[in-house]
Amino acid sequence: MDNPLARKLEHFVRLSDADHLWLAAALGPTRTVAARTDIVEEGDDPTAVFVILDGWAGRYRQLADGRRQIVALLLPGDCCDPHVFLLDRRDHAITALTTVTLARIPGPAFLDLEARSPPLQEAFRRETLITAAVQREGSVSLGRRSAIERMAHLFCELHVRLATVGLAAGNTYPMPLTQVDLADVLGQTAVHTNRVLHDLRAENLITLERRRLTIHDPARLRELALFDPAYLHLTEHAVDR
Amino acid sequence: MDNPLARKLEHFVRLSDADHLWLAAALGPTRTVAARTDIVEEGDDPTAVFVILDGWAGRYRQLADGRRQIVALLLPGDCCDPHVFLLDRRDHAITALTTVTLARIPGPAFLDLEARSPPLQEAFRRETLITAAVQREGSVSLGRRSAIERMAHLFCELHVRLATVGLAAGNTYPMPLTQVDLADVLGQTAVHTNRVLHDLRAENLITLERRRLTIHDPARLRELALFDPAYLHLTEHAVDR
DNA sequence: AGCCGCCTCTAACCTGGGTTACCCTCGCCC
DNA sequence: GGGCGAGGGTAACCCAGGTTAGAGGCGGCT
Repeated sequence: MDNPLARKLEHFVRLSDADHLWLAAALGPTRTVAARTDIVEEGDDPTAVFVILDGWAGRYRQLADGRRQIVALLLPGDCCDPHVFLLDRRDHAITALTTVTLARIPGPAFLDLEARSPPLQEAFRRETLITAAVQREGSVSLGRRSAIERMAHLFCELHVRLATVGLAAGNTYPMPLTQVDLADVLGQTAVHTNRVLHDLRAENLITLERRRLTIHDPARLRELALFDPAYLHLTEHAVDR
Repeated sequence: MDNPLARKLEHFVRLSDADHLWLAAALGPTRTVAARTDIVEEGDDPTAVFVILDGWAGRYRQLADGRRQIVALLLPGDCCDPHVFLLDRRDHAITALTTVTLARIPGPAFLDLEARSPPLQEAFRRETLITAAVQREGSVSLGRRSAIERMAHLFCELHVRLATVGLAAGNTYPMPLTQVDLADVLGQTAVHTNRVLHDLRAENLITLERRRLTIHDPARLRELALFDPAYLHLTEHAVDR
């Protein structure tokens, strides 16, 4: 209902009132993490699931010489599965890009949830598949889109993803990333990120000020980005416009 | 026992003889797919799992203007989960890069397998997580590694992955990809792929002839690639040397 | 044998994006 | 108020990698 995870899942599968209640009940106490600090600590219970309730986080990996690549952005409603860390002991980290509020679903509660409600199970399965699809689309961007297409694509994707959790107001949404963060998502330097931002503004496609992004011409931005929202697999609303 | 999937899973978890038998029994009849044709057809049973027994395949996505990015390489022992296609109806495809032999585990048989054997369940879970880690590392390469580092990294990764299914002989292994395919994996042009290949040879790091790659100086290649095999999460052998 | 198509390899040229080195603004702290 | 640090914005220069255009090699087909 008022939590972004429920909102998102509702886009995949129709959930009953009972599902909403169970889901809300499964969420443990919330925790707040300051910007620029890592979220999942070593030794966290790997069977629990973290849910971002507010703020943006990033999954990233840093090379030995300092180069950083943000491999995924985690927005409100996104889950991160610390059991990745069972395996991936320190092969990557998740950092809070803004102040982040998160809840935790303990492992048993999560299994119980899935066992109790087939729709919820289905919804979580879709969640997982879509996360993977977003990841693949990121590889396509990094490998085959130019800098400006890449940024345009990211802005289109964020628009859709934020809209599904009710965080976009028409064609405008919060964009709390610094240009350095953005560069680390897009696989560019911060200088070039600034240039591309300049170009998008000059084309009158967007404005970005005081941490809010406005898309002036969604159709043209999508065309430039070669953006096809199919990979996000949303059912109805929010995909168009 | 002699199938590459069993070999790979054995690296994650110790499997009993019974596990091996069950696994072998679950594999349905094999199918052969010609090079350059798509593997998963529309309308395939989405609950089944395909296992590559021989040959190389690639998960790719093609942009409207023809640019192609191969997002993952599927080697013998790798699984592909056509239930991705439940969601991702035609947002990407899997193609045989060589002639491919594959087996199919029907959905119910797969569930049965996991229910019957906790080690197998654990092994498949790891398989999934590692696949995701490989994907992330690919993004790091595309975003933050230079062309030569990227190719070196790919060659190191393939070495480890093929070794775990017994397809590398010391420092040499089959490399059936054309330079065009390689370019589509690495997010470059074929011309540049050729140049980089030239440079790696000139540095005396590798030879590649008649579809076999030999790594002459694994330590130096890894250093150049900033390759850290941690993300592949293999337990013993095959990682070092 | 001769042709054709796919693949490798190379050279010449050009450009997108990296590098370096600044300045400016704004918010925070003393 | 003044100092300081983080972030945004630019300019000048340069190089990694894209583009275009061909030249050989090799295997399969007729």
